[in-house]
Amino acid sequence: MARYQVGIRTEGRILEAARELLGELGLDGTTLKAICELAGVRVGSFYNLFDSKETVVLRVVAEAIAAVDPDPAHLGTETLDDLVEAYIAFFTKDPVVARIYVQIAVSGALNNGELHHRILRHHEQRADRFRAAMQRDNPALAAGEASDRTEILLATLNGLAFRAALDSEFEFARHARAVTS
Amino acid sequence: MARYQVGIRTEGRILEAARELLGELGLDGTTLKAICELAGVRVGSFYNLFDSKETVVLRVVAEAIAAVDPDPAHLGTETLDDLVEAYIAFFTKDPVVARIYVQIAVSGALNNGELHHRILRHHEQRADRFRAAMQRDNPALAAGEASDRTEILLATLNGLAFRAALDSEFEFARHARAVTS
DNA sequence: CTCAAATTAGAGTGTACAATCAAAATTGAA
DNA sequence: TTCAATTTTGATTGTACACTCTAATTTGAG
Repeated sequence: MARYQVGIRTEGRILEAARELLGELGLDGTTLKAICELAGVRVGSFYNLFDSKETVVLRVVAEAIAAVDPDPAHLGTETLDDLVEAYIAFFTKDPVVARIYVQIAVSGALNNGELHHRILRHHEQRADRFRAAMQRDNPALAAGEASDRTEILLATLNGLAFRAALDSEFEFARHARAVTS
Repeated sequence: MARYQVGIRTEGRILEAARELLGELGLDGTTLKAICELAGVRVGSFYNLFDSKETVVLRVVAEAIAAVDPDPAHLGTETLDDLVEAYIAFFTKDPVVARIYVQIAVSGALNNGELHHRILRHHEQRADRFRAAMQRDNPALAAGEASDRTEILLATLNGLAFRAALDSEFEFARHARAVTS
């Protein structure tokens, strides 16, 4: 299990290559072969470090989401606005990766049970943070009501993101901010 | 171009087979071979009637959408509630086909220019109908304001549908109706 | 320096899939 | 009945792809 430095560096190059290609060509356009070529690695080396193409894609997406987290340490101090802005940042900074997230969620959910659970859990964790922030902002809010409002807020944000994926001219950020005010 | 009866019947059988398999197995699970087998047709016959697999899938989705249209004749009498209920009906009646629509929209948009335009146009047409109904309900509403509200309403509905695709337990209809009231 | 463990190479496997094509069969209008 | 147009057949093609396997090489702890 003790990693060698060279292996860790190779892993980094593969992740970097995957990040670049996914952001440029999307999920379907990014082949394993292309990732390996850009990373300067043979296919066998890839599979020594990653279980599958899916693994590396999920890593890239997860890191993109983590990169805009307003409260990485989970101190519980974030406001609802912080969370909404983080959401906007994720979809604005790298729309192609954001679309890949949606793509995986939609197509993977029926076919791949394990992936389905990961994505559902991710949604629930995000919903929990939104709900908690909402109740910090407004302590009088009943739990069920906060829960319902959270689902609707998240649905609207997801829907706006979907809309922005369809048309790059769409003013995603303006509409998203309009929802919370 | 004059069609023979037998060809029209074959086309019907292929569409029926595609509808059944897509609703049961989803987009990826439905192969051309399986469609042909269920329809009792050889692959060559399929390609005599349809240009591609994509063509038949889009036909199935389009017909599912048309089936719940509250105003198929375009009389312009539908209310906003009618439209929302039609949206709910589409996603409730055949969730797998509904998910396929989302799947095509998300994955097809970047890769396939023609498909992208079709989906964007479909969204815009729907948005127009929502906006018109909204202004019939409330004639005092300014055009820009109605436009913005429409985008947000549609985004919320799309997001809720996406959420429902992730978790079949999710009370899609209840949340959707809560948005308009 | 040694050597077991980690890493790399790269040819090879499998395979599921959409789509093509030319020839045979059938349809149905006139 | 005729026959051109339509439909059917099914073997075939192409091919893009993720992933495997074994042997050679490199690493770095002791």
